[in-house]
Amino acid sequence: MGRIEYKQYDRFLLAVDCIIFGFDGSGLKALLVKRGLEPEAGKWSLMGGFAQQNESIDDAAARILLNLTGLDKIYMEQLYCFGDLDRDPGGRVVSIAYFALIKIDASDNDKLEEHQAKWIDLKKLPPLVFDHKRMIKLAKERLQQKVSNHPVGFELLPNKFTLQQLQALYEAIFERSFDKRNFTRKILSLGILQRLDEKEKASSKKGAFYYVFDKKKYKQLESEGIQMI
Amino acid sequence: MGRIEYKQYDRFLLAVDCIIFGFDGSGLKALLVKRGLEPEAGKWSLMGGFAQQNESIDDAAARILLNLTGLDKIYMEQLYCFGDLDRDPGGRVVSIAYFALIKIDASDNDKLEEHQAKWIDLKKLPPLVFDHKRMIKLAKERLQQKVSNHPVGFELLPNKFTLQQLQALYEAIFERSFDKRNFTRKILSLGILQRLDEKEKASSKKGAFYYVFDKKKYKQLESEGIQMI
DNA sequence: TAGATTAAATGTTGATAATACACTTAAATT
DNA sequence: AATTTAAGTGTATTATCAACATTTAATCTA
Repeated sequence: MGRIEYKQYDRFLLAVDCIIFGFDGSGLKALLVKRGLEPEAGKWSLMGGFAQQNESIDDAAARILLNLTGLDKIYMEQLYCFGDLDRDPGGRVVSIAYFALIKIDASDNDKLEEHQAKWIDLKKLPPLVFDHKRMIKLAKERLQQKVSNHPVGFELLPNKFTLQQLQALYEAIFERSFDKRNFTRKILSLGILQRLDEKEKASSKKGAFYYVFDKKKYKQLESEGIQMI
Repeated sequence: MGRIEYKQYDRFLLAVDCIIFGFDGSGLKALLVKRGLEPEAGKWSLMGGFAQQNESIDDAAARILLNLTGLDKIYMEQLYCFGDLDRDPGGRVVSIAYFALIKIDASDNDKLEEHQAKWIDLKKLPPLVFDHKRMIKLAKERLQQKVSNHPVGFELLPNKFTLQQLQALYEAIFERSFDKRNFTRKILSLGILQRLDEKEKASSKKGAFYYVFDKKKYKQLESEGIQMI
């Protein structure tokens, strides 16, 4: 056997682009960078890079995310492969997009500055290079679908969070409001949240209980499928 | 500008593999071929091929499907990009999988024979090359998701079909049975089926009415989203 | 320390959708 | 005319979703 076949076929540059989502309590944000490479250097862009022969595509995505944020073991999912002929004016590049969910204040600020990266509200996106706006749009739709059936929203929140923070997150993701009573009832009925004896006191006198996500309980439900919203 | 950048990065072979679904009235089938290329030549495989520089990835998928079946303008959707290091023992090949839905008796039989292609029931899959079984598994899950929210199941049926054929299709896709009364009521309530004045008489004395899918009515509903099942 | 303030926490009702379940009907065959 | 075959159809129950406002805990202040 061995790697001797396929000599005569065309070869492609493979880019990996990352849609990195974060949540700051109000709006849903994407982490964007100033592109460092010609063409279009200096313009707003998703964080990306070229895949290498010695790594899987998943590993390339993880490498690129680590490179920007200093984070590993992050929730990441392949989104789509963009393969139009003219999507990159710099050459024929097929791009595989991934989306990641991170806690917005967890990343390494020095690294962010290195890449001139900024968290930008999805509702206020600047012009972006290539087809990156389309990628973000698709990623947001996929995120909506995902959080409907899987409790991945927790990846965007601090380890302990209040029900109002959770609701604000869902409202940001779906760009609609939810009834507080119905939302609370539904989320708690899943049995995957654990209430702590500790309260968040900054934003009210009464204080709101913190909750944590109970991974054990979720694992039990995961196989059956779960209806979050 | 121009295509002068990116010289120093690694380049990849890009394969496109097609999961082609069909339905023969009982089981859900996939169209498999005997692989023509080393390594693993002669083994069962999805239909695939290498992408070319002068075509988009979508076009490559359409070309490969046309090449096998003689069909174009087929329902096709990108499934996933498989990029593990060792997925193909013949070399580093990244594969972009597409799934297609076709009417099982519409394809060109000469072409099928050329590729030694066969429709094989998903429940009786033979060993397949590389990661093709995983691809089919993922495609089936995606198909289930898809037909839940979009009336693409019609792509797998003849232009006119009975309610029982439609139900049998859904039962094959979901590997479960549905209550005939509930199923009929739900499907008809969507208002996207038109009953013809013609009956299918082969399988019963009373005969079952033929229906056609009403694309106009569906277009109206499409934006709102539609709950098929 | 009593009253005011702030946001958190909580229940009920009506509407809609999902499920479970079995008999009647149309048309051909004998 | 009686039989056969699968098609076609209705209802009652349960579960889920959606709409809606008051009470409570804790702090602040006069």
